[in-house]
Amino acid sequence: MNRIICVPGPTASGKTALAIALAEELDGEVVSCDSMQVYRRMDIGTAKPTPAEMGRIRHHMLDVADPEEEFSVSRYCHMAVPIVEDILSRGKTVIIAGGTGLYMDALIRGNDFAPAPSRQLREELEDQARREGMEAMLARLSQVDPESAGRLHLSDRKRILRALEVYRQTGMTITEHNRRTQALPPRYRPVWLGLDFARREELYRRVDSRVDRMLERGLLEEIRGLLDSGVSPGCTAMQAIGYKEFVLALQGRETVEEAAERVRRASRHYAKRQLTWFRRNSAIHWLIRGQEQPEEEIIALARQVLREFDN
RNA sequence: AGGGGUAUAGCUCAAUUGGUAGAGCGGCGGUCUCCAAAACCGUAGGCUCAGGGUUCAAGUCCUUGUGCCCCUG
Repeated sequence: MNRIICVPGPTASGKTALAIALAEELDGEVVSCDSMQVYRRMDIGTAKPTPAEMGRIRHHMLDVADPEEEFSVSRYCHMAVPIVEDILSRGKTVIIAGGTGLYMDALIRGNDFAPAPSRQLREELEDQARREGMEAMLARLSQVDPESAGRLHLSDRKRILRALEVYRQTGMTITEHNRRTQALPPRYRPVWLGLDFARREELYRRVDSRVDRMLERGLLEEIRGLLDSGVSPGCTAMQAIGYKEFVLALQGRETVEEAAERVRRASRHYAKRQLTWFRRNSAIHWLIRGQEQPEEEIIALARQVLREFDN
């Protein structure tokens, strides 16, 4: 019997409810896999499980960083792996649920990360890029790592600089680094239960209406509280969808309704990107939701897939 | 009611002196190995409001109708 279940899916697809239901049935604990739910005091906008839900089932990897802290997939894995191991050692089921595909894949595959980026080196590269332009940076990369240089688009500044950074820091090209990581045996072999919708409009409808629900629950007050306590609007956590837009509204630079519309749109785009990420994972068993389909039916579907898997 | 303006992609708008239409946004698809709720890439959409006319040629000019906007009363 498999003791690890991954529940990937786009935002607002019902991952939290499914994860909790499975945890209750299988004597499990939930490990959140979400790059924004790790931040404390960002509850409403990141759609964390409610206190009631957390009271029923033990949750991990929520509220493990302050909004001003740097967080990363590497930190996520360093923290989450011991938690997963601990749950397994207690004979329980691990339910890894969330929408951050990069984090989920890294946790399952067991990525070996290059050293954390050093501040000085990154600033040096940024500076150089500003002075010499990206063509020069890409040319520099193609001298040491023609493969990744050929793959990257000139406008993909972030990845070009990261590739140079990894080379300068480790003496190994990012291509070689990735090759070695991919050669590692996977860390876990979970059952993958993905959530998606038969019709895209249904997903978008749920995304849109959830934004309104967040406002009703006090998202603006939550954001004001963060700002009042000194959290900088520029930090990574505050770039989360639903935060960066409403910060502008609170500053009076646009209306709440304008901001809400941008949040809805950004969330729809995000949901699409999440699906694109997960769709290439052929191990996922997709649970396809119909229109207004009750949670119980999805849970029943999940139960069925798990039963087939155990046989 | 009179005068003026406008009508082009799902939306907001472009298109030199008439030479059979472009962009942004949205839609759809994809990439992704340490800011990933990020960053980046690729595509499909148009009887140019309707009818008539001028012209080799009309989104562009003339005319009628219709919708919308503004001004006057």
